[in-house]
Amino acid sequence: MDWRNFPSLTSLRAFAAAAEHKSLTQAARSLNVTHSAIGQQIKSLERELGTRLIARTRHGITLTPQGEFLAAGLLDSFGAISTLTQNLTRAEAARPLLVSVTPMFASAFLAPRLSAFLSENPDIELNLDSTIEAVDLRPGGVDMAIRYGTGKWPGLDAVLLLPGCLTVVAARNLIGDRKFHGPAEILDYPLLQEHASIEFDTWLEKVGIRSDTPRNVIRMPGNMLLEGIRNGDGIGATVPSFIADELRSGQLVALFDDPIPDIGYYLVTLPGPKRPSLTLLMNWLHRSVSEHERALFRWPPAQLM
Amino acid sequence: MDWRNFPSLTSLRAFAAAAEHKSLTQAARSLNVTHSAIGQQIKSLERELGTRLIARTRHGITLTPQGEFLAAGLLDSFGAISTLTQNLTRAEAARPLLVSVTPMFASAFLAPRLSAFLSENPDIELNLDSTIEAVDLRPGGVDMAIRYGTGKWPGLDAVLLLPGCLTVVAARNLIGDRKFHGPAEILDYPLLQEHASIEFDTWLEKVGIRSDTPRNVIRMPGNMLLEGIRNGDGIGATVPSFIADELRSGQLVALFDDPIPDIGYYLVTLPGPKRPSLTLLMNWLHRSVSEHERALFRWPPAQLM
DNA sequence: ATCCATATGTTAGTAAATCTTACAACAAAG
DNA sequence: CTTTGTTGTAAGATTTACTAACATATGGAT
Repeated sequence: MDWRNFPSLTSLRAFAAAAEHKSLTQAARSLNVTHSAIGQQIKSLERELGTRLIARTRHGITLTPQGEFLAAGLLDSFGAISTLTQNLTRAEAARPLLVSVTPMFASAFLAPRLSAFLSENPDIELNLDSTIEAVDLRPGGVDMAIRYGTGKWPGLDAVLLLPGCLTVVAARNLIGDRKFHGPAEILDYPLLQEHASIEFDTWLEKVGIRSDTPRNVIRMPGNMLLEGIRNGDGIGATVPSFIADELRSGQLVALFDDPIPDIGYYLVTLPGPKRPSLTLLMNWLHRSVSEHERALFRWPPAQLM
Repeated sequence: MDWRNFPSLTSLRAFAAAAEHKSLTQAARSLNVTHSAIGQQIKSLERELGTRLIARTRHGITLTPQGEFLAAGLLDSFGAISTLTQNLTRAEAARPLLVSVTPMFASAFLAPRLSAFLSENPDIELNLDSTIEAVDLRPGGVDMAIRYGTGKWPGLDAVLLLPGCLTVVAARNLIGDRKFHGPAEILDYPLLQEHASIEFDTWLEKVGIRSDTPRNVIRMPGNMLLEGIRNGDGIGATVPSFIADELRSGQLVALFDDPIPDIGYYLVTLPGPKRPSLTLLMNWLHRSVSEHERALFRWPPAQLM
């Protein structure tokens, strides 16, 4: 397309509006400007095209044949653009929110609270995806993701939602009264680990346990991991927030943790504008987390052993 | 149409160009701006519509589904506008020049010279209208008119083309050696007057001859008037420029004239832009007149009797 | 007739949108 | 591993678009 020889689009729009209303004043009103602006734009368009488009009578205006020709086409085209953009924004508003959440966060935090959000906002369609880390945070894909990490993902906006370092936990009925004197001792028990997750392995290596040390690892989906830990199926790692009640009651015991600066669950989005429904969801999430944290504060969390 | 909720047209154009080229840089080139301008416009459009339209990769860009949707429609509509304006300007260039000329000017001045203009500009179609003063100088109608007067026509642009006051002339072979001592004496001869013209009458009344004074008026089309005067069919009134040769040779005699400030033949146009072919014609007319006047200057015109 | 409400026209000055400049970061190609 | 080509960003300049205020003309109402 030859974009260089385009007449000023503002002038074209002003003329189209004037032609539609057969009046500069009304066109000005419909464009939220003064009649003077319209008059000047049309004059400049006439200069640009080299032909008169309107005959200025003292009461409204009439179009010249050239003006009629131009106006008919312009109203068509501008109309098409108008419905086009309206359709786009309407479709965007109606499109379900695509949210990717780690399985553990989904089951431990979201599942018990989500129905509240959905009943508060019955017109929002939510499409939850809780496969592990297979997120597609490219424009036009997922609207938002909740990920565990330190918040440093290049090209993405991340705000800390729920801070907390990975903590090694065991059920009291699994370990009895045993006192642990070093990380190596946990290998005496089965290790519960999420499918495709390596964070536990990384930690074991970090605290000096060689990767070829024999261990009994039981892998399961993240949404079942907490249940497994509670049941005493083995020793697992999770974020204290998710098991605050059990730690307080003594049903679960925190053995070790792995403090990393800024670690926690982050709310990750693409930079750029957000749909209103997304903003609602994000605000609701933040509110939910702070309520949750206020609740924890009333009963300070259990100490590490 | 709802003009208020229109996204910025500049942004839409920038995005359409970017979508067309799949590159900000090339879009910028094709719009004669910098890549920065395109990037900012698209960002502002994304903000306005509340959705991402492009994914910025390091080598060109890709469109999101929303972007594809918008781009397809926009390219259509902008394309329609582009061909629309091109068709308009092309049709304007091709449309014949509509020129309205007084019959006398047409026959006395234009007819002998017009072929030169037409052969110099073979691509210009000229549509001469020489009915008397029934001109339609409204936009979209006649491009230009040549009128006799003082140049004061409200709402029209008038530039003096050929100055000259109305002069009463007779053929030598009509009046013989008779000397005239007052305007009343011309009533002894037939008066040649253009159809629908009242200027002669106005002058007679002005010089004190009552309108009920008996007279012998012969009316004829303006293009035949000069010929009638030359033939000695009667006394007529015309502009000296048209009969300079005959006055010099003595074939015609100037009896009286009617000096009025600014009187003459004017080139009258609508205010506003002019088509190139019209500008050509106007310039040619001015040149032709000055050549004609230079010729007169070499042989100073005859004195009034 | 005269006044009023309503049009458009014009100009100068202001506000806002738009663009450029100058930089940075990064990827693919040579 | 530099070079070239791409996008991103911020600040400032420039251009564009608009407003304000007044002028002029028309048609209808008083």
